[in-house]
Amino acid sequence: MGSTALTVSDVAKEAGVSRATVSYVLNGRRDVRVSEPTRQRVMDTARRMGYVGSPAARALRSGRGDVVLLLIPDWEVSGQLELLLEEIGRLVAAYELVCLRYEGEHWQGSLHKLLSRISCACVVTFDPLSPDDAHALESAGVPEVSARLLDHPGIPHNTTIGQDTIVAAQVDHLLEQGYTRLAYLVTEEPRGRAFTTARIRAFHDICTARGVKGAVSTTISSSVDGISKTVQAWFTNSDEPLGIAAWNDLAALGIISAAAALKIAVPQRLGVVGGDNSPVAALARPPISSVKFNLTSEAQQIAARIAGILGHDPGNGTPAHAAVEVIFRLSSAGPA
Amino acid sequence: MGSTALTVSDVAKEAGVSRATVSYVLNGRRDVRVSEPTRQRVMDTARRMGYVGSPAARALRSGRGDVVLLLIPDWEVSGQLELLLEEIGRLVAAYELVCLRYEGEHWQGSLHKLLSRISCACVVTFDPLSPDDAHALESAGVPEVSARLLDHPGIPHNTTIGQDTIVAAQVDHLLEQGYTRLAYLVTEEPRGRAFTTARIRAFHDICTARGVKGAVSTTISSSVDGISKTVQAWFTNSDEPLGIAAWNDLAALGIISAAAALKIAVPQRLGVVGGDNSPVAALARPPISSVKFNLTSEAQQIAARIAGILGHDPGNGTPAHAAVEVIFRLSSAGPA
DNA sequence: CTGAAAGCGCTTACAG
DNA sequence: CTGAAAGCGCTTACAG
Repeated sequence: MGSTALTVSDVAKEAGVSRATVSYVLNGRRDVRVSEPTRQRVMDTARRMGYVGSPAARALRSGRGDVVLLLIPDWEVSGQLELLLEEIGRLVAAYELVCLRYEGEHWQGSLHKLLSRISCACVVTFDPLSPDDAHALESAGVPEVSARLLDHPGIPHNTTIGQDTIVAAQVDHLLEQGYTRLAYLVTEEPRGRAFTTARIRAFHDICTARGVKGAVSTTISSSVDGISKTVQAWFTNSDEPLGIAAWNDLAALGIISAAAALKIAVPQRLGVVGGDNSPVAALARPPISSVKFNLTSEAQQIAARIAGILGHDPGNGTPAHAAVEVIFRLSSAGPA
Repeated sequence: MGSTALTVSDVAKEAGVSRATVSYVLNGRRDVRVSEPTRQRVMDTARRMGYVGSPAARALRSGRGDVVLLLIPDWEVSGQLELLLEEIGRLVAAYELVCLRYEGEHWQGSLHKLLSRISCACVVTFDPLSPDDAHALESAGVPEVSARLLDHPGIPHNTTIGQDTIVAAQVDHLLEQGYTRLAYLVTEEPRGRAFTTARIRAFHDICTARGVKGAVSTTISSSVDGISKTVQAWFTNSDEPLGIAAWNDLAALGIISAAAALKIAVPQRLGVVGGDNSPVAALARPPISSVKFNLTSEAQQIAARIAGILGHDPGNGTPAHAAVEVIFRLSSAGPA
């Protein structure tokens, strides 16, 4: 109260040096020679006085903010995606950058407004931008790092983990476990439609590639009733054991519940593998096999691209790790 | 490429007005008289040229940023909390503010660094700040809006939904359904320890207040095995129907799985009510009763406090709605 | 309404 | 190393 925020001038005066020196020291500019005692004195004085630099002035002068803005699409940010985002934040912190998220609601189509309110170093997108938004970004002179997890018409994904990789892991797992009849089940998810259609397409492509006959897929509302009807339908024409790849672990849970209601034995007559290795998987009965991603390497690559675009040294290349792994649990133990 | 970002001067020149006028129009200052035709011309020109104001310059000049920074503690942001945060963002947008989140990793203890990188209008906290962080905030002259969902030693929660409210809803529901023997089960959650201990305390307080004898509680690791052992123990001394309030729906799912393994009938011998009305609840078998919060009213109150602290009109008072509601499903249908 | 001007707090080239 | 200075782009009093 009463005291306005301190400026470099205040610190300079207190430490008995020039404003320039304060700026050099606080920005850790090793290309400017400042004696060690002076350096220490400035640092100590700034800390003692509780000096907090003005980000606005800094950004205005340097022509660029220090915020990496993550533009989260209208997805559900759960488990794995959350970890990815956190890891990116951790990594870019090394460059004195701060990772902030804009989430929810439709920033889409009004990126212009957003950019006029927050000065950022760059923006990270997970979907292609609308023409308006792309234009706003260019007008504002803010660079974009795109981390597309999905394939879009004419624009392939540019991350290591594609939807096809995930589905392939599910399909191969079910085949290895001995299920020869396969299905893919998607529960409607307004926020994730883009993912689900990509996965259904991938499922059929992969089944074709593996020579699996009669692979089926359905998209239904997320309720046990709906899932029951679908599962029942899949067992009317054939009694051969069925392996179902579910779009996420929640859908897999629904399948297990439906199977119990229909008295279809899991995993003997029905095998299930989930999609996102969520905590649900381990707590269901039977526990649900699921797919786990290696997000660390994904995050490293995105962070490296952020660093690169901002003129930093992106660091040495990362060993690209196996990206996708099936966590085996009872639900897909194979036909009797 | 090549073209630097436009400034107010460019727009003023193109529209044939002064820089001041551009600023007045673009900021919608109704206290300055600008003729409607001029207003329109400026707006159109700015839009056509793709002008994006510099947030840094704006913040520097006005002494305050337009970002409401949500400092998310190291919690799991799932379902309900996510909705709360989104709603806050939606509401403050009316004041030309942008809601951004800083999540994950430990900003805690280094708020100083964060504040020197992003200029914000205010900060929203969900936990009491450490002395260092509180000091940094004060030094930077950034106001704080605290939305404490939890009680802390000497610092009560200041949101409408307390942990005791949630637990009371669970307990009362189980009693109404006819369960006279009650238990509370928490699965270990490193990120949510603060919540879980608050709820256990609340559970015992409420049971005492309701005259429930022999209420028990346990905290165990999140696995079906662990939960099984606990549930089994609860049935060794008594065969009276037991109502269990679970700390979240995931724990409730584990309880149901454990009950099935132990051949304890749900809801006849064991009733379960979850804690966060997550999608899991409806997909389990039996479906799980759970607790739903009214986040809209919560968000409205937080947004009003943000508006107030920033000198805006907080809008007219909101009807404080019933905050907590039990969604009834089969898992707590009552003893046979 | 206009136009010229001040000033927010910083970084950075520049002459000593 | 210092000290004086410029200038980032904006908002806002101020005199016309």
